[in-house]
Amino acid sequence: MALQKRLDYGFNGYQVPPTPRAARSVRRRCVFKRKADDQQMCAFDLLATVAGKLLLDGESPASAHASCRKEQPAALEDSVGKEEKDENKPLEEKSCDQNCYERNFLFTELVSEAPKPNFRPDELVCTQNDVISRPASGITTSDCSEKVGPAEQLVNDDCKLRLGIFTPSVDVESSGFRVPANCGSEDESRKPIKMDSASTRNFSISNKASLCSSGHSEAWDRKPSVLVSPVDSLKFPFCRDNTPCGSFPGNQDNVKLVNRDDDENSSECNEPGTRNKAFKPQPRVGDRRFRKLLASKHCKITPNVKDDERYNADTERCDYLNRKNNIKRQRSMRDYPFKKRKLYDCSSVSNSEEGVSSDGICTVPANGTNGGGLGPGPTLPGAIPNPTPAAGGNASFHTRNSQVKLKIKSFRVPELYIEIPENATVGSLKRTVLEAVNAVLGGGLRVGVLLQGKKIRDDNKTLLQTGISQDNKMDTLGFTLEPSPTPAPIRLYPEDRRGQLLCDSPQPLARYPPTPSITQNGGQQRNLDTPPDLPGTSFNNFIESDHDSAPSPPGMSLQRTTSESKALVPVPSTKQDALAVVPLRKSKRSESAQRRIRRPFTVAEVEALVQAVEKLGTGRWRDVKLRAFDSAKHRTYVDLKDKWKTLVHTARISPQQRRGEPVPQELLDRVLTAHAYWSQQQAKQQLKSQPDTSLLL
DNA sequence: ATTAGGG
DNA sequence: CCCTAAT
Repeated sequence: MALQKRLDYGFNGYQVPPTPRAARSVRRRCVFKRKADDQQMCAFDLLATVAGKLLLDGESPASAHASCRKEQPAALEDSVGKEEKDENKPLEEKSCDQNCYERNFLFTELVSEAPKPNFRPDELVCTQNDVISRPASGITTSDCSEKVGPAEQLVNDDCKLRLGIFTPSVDVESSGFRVPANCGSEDESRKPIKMDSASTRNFSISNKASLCSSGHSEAWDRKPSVLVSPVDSLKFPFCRDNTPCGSFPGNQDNVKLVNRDDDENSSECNEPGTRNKAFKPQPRVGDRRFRKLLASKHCKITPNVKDDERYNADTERCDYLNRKNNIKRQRSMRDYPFKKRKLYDCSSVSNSEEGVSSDGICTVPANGTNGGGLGPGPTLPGAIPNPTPAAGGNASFHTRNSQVKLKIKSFRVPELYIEIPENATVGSLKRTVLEAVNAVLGGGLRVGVLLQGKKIRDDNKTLLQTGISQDNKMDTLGFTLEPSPTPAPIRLYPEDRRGQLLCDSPQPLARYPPTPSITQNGGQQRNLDTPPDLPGTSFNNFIESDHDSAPSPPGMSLQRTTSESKALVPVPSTKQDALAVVPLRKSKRSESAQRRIRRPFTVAEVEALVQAVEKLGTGRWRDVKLRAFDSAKHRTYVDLKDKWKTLVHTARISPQQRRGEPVPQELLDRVLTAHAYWSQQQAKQQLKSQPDTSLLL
């Protein structure tokens, strides 16, 4: 038997750092658990949910905090820690790295870029000293030393959108994905998970179950799908195709009914064929790619630069660096989906003569008017619906109108699930995470703008018209990352059969929700052909509403390729997380069909099974299936047969030897009784036919 | 497609 | 749960 130990990683609401630190962030903010059960299935599913999240001033990045507190098991540390220390040592220099919240990002380069606002020759020293030391990158961290503030500040600043009226230019600053400093505490992050074993054990399962939920909800599915996670409970529920499901019934009760579907039926989530090459992450484009991009982009030119001297000085350096990295950059560009490249091109308008490779590389402080330790950053010309963009040249960014200056401090990635073999390398882990992020970010994102909770759909409106530029509304402006209208990217996904577009965020599941007894009506009077009704919306219904024009739940749907009429962003939600769910390709093994997710039988299921077998006997598993598990798509008759087998075994061993959720002894007794009875029946049958055969012989 | 059984 | 052989 092949032992397949795997690691399940769950990420909640972490923010992707701007650099190859994606992998590290995994370690930092993930809740992950290790399954000791050698039967554990592996799914290298990766759910990456990206939220374009711009919290308003004063809004507490609570979820980010919480997610950061998630601790990781020592297991990962064991396998990862070493390399982490070596390879990422620089990254642990928080003073120069993590705390560089002031580093700004072009929105279009969220994945890879950590441009440096102030690039000066003297910063080379810093580059070398600071442990980041990416030789060619030219990343400087001058502002690090000067702007490293208290972690609290950083966190508080996190996810904020700073908006103000500026004269010189439109300047959208995005510091990109990053990790709140106080969350990144190695000490803290390395703490082992403290979830109790039961809860831990259920974690991945429940998540997956819920993530790939389907319509048929079975009452007896409740129990195993237990997840207690205060953080998760804050999550906006999402279903397949990134479509936010809204609150599930009973949400408030902390009892989640997990809609489960068999993997095969959850086509949206799992269908292997539909998501494929188009979105296949490039092999061997690990964090290296990040570095390349870092190298190529580190120097941003802010069109509205006023300091010409400085600009020129920087330009020289940039020329060199640009040349040096031009090839790499171009190559990297190929790796980026069209959508992303398009954005690249947009941002390079200001420097068309240099083409994509330059795209405004040298970053010059935008007038240094960023307040409160929020450093200057690169501009993002195309990001603001400025109706009057002049053509070409830096001049294009100078308008006479009042300029709205925005700073997008980060976009949040609320959910990211990874399941990776235990023996996978850290590098592969990094790649996986990177791929997930790239898949999301590069897979055709677009930006949504929210103002006072309402999505602004009209791209032609001016900021003035929409009121964005009004001070009194600055607190209500938000951006979201949305899946591109183009269908391809996210839906297409590699050979992961289970793919598990882990489609919704893990619901807060009560650990031991009341398990409705299937035999509550008294033994076999219960019509097992009628599956227990599940309160709430069936997934089928949901699917339908997801496909037709019926009012869809708030949030985005990757299936929509069409109009914007479909709310792609959970606008009504206070927490305006726009999630993009992306499954990640698994390692090589993903070529072959993936092992199904393990879904332990609940007591209720066992009861149903026992009851059916009592009536039908063993050997009629198809009938058992139809009778008691007809609606449980994920339970095949083989599963039922297997379960019965294990039940018999369980019933025969001592309670101490039993694992998993304890099955009531009463049920086990019935198992033995039924098994004995039907074995006897079989024997009788054989005895009946035996004489004939012996006679024939 | 089912059933049975080993892994 | 997976895989396979045998129905």
